[in-house]
Amino acid sequence: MADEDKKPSNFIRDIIAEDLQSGKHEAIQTRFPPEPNGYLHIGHAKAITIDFGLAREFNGKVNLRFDDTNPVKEETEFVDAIKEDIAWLGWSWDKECYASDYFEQLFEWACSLIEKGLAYVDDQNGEEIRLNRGTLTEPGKPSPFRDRTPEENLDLFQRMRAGDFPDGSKVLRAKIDMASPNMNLRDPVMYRIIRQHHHRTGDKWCIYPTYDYTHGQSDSLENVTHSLCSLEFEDHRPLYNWFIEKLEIFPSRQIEFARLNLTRTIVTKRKLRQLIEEQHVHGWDDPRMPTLRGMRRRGFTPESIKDFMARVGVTKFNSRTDFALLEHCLRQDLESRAPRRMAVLDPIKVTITNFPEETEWYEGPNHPGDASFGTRKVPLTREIYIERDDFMEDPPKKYFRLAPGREVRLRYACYITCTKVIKDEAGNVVELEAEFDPESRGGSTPDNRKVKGTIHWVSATENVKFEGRLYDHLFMSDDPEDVEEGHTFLDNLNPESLQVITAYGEPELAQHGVGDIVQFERKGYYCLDPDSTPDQWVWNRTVSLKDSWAKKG
RNA sequence: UGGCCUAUGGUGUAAUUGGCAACACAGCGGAUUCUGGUUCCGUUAUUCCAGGUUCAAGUCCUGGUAGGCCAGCCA
Repeated sequence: MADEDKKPSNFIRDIIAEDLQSGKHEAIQTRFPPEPNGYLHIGHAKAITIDFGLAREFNGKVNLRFDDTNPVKEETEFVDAIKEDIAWLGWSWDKECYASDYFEQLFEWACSLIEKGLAYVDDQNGEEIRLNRGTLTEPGKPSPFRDRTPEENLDLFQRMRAGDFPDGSKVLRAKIDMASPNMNLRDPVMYRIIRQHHHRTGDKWCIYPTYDYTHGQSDSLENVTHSLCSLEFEDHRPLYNWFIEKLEIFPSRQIEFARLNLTRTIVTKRKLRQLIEEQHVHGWDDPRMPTLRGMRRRGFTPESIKDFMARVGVTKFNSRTDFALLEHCLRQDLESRAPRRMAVLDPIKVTITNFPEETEWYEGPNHPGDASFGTRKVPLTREIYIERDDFMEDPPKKYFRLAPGREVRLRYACYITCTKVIKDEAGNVVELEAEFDPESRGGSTPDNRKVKGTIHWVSATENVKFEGRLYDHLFMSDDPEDVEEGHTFLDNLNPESLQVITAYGEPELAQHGVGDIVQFERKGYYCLDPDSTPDQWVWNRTVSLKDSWAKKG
């Protein structure tokens, strides 16, 4: 492809290209290693794009590996949800793997480490281990059990597996360096005793390996050449390499990159859960959530997310990307693929006093720039709805919508001129009257006179009434988690992140199915929500159109 | 007063590896338009600081400064 070489470089791509060119690897293998304890979010999408994207770009392979080493947090439900979300993004994996498939191998390797005097069983409890680990500035103290013989350790470790000891009473630790400035090297725990049903291994095990003792070896077993992860694992890399070296197994290479941060967005699992539990949102797939399920329901497309990730790039710098970039990618994608429809979200009735009693049908293109979308017919009747803010009784200079005595075009239909403003007792404009020019049917007149404004409209009698859910950012500040003393991220919640309205759309709207995305002309992109029922349509606002008029006002 | 990592317009990134700092988003201005959308054109603004090496430094060296991560039997 032509734009293949336009792809901006990043340091990981460079490393891979170099490794391939130098012959270090004939082909590359990556992996995406989620822990099945929650739903995927936009942050995961970055990792997915990198892991799958790079593998595909270099004709390599990518495994989906579930990092299921902690049975207390993991569930099959999440395994399925994760697979579904990755597939939705449009990626397919070469092998589906589970760290738990390697438990036996990992156990054997642990025994070999014990035999080499590189691991020992520690009887200290969690509290003691923590206390003796030292601090960032002080070295740790060796465990009193650190110098047990390999024979004793092996026996103890086997009995740990056999279930001879209660939960938490013993751990297996790597024997490295209690004085290391890198805390991860101060004899990290390799195994802990946990009597808990595992989603795949059932009750076969009562000891479970830790992430550090599992991840690198899993990579190695799968011949992962480039193990890409986020920055917080930088400090773990020496340990990752240590296990691989001591075990003398295939040397996978861990490379870290910065995770994605977005303005007005949080992805912290605990806080997302809190939002649900305290009912600030309606669930993991609430369209305001940064979860892939939420974004899908909102109307985000996989293409827009991938495009976004390509533009965000890959670095080791902790940055925060403007949400507007994601919205730009979304709009750009939707612009070319969403059929156009008309819907009035905040209606005011207009009676076209000289309009005939019979309905007139006008034809409009489904896409202004792509004839392959075809056309559809829209009914115009004597009474219509227009957008409340498309009328102003006393308009400013540059306002070119409807006003008393002012003429506008009803999109796809004809010209109308406002002839009367009807108000209630409080002086609010409640209804309008207008006259249409019969000559203007079709959208233009023989005299070719210009009308400044074109507005959208919906018949007041022949329409589809629906519920509109107008979504906005869940948070008002760029970094919702950056709060002053005494405040929490909840204080940054946008009270208007969801506005529910009753709206009216053209009849064609009834032809759409759940998940369809259309553009309500002059308003925004909308996605048909799964909550829709035969007698209550629900359209979610995916993202509004850019509005350079509103900005000026 | 520990270790590791990072620093380029407002934001996110690039820079043929020492050779005219560029792209996108956002902003601003204009043209086109039956969407105040799209499209097109234009425009504002950048190498954390101080030294050093060099004909030449965003890039190399030294020293600062600022930010991120690490003291789970989480991943």
